[in-house]
Amino acid sequence: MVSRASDQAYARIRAMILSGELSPGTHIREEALAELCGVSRTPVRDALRRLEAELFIERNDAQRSFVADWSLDDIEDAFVLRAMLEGLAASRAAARINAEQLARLTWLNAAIELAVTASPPDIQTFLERNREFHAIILQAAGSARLTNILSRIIEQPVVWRTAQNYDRENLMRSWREHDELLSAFGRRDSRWAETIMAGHIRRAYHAYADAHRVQRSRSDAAAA
Amino acid sequence: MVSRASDQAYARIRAMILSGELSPGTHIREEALAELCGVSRTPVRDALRRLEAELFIERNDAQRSFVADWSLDDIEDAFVLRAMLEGLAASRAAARINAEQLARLTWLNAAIELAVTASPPDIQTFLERNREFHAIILQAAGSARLTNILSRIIEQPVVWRTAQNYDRENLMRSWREHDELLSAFGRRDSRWAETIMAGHIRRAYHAYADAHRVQRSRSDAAAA
DNA sequence: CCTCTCTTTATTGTATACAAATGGCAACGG
DNA sequence: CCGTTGCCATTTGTATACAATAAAGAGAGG
Repeated sequence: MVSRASDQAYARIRAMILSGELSPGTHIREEALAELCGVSRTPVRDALRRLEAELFIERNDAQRSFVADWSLDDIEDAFVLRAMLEGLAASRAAARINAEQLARLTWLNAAIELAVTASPPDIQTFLERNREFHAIILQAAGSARLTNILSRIIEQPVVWRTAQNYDRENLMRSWREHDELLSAFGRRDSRWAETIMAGHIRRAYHAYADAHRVQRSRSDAAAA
Repeated sequence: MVSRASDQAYARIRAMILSGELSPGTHIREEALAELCGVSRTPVRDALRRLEAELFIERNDAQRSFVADWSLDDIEDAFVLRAMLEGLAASRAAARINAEQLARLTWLNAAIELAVTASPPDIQTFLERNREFHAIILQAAGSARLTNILSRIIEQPVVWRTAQNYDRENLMRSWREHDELLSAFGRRDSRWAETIMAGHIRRAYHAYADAHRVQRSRSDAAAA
């Protein structure tokens, strides 16, 4: 049985959090969401548990749910963890990747090149291909635990929004770093793959942090 | 509201998995567990979702639940992840730990020394103190994300069972490694703390793997 | 005027009934 | 004899009603 209602509620609530429609700290009431999604509280509760496990939602002592509020420190933590874990994934992938997966990665990065060199850059395509690129590496790493754990970090709201703020320079660097990863995979060089990936994620963190600072100074200026 | 029924179901099912009463691969039916716990299916479903998020339980395409079956490779993955993440935690803790936490760690390791030098060694006390020791380091690391992620790995069935197989030599080494960690914390040496912790976990892996091999060869001999 | 407590209200937890979907089995046809 | 198809039993998903608990507010006492 593919749970329609609970998946629907999950996707809907998640989208509302990602889009900012539900802002951090907002108190979440099950019944309100149930009406909003057109389902009963049961599947909504189900969705909330999943979102809680994925750190989209936090609960206080009295079991009340709130949209998780990520401090800048929390965000850096997430990136540090992601750098470590995706580095590990890349390392394992280098030793295990097969020809088909390598070909797919090569194709994907070619598509990414097209997207980032277009004018204006095609961010949407970049995001999709980039996502699949990383997913295939994770698949090639062949560790269910790693996949499970990483899925909890990769899709966090803040991480997700990062690429929205990429300028062309960052997009190009992403593409080149992917290309270097392909070289490391081709040579089955685990250490090289690991360090490239760790740096790749770390750069993404700085891209986010820079964009975040710009946004803050803008809003501070507007408030003054 | 402290959810009695769902917490109770969670604790009960988890205990059954840890004790081996529910063996890996076993198909889990919600209603059977509900009767067993004396509650309705609703809190059982809740508990199953939590256990699924913590990798105690897996679900197939048709949403059927099974007790997770950990291969030796999976187990090594878990230890590798744990070594990385607890290493990170130790590194952060070294920079942030306060006097009170350090004192508590010192006291705990003294208790551990007593437990491991007793004849016979007091495994139960060792487990409890060891658990708190690691918990305090995690707390001192001060990263909610790290805590969240690590809690999913530390309490896995296999990892939990490891210490049951420790011989006195391994228990003593655990104690000494803890002591070295205290030195690193006292000097606020992040790098040192990280490497000690990573080695500490890695040694625990080998202790497990050795015990596992012995068990397997025993059962193989019995089968022959 | 403040505070403490009791009552009221809002929100979450649990049970139960029913709907939907899956897996197995049997009967039919090739 | 094997494969396929459709039905039935089993299991999970959803809705709703009710119970339990925490938050909020009103009233009395200091």
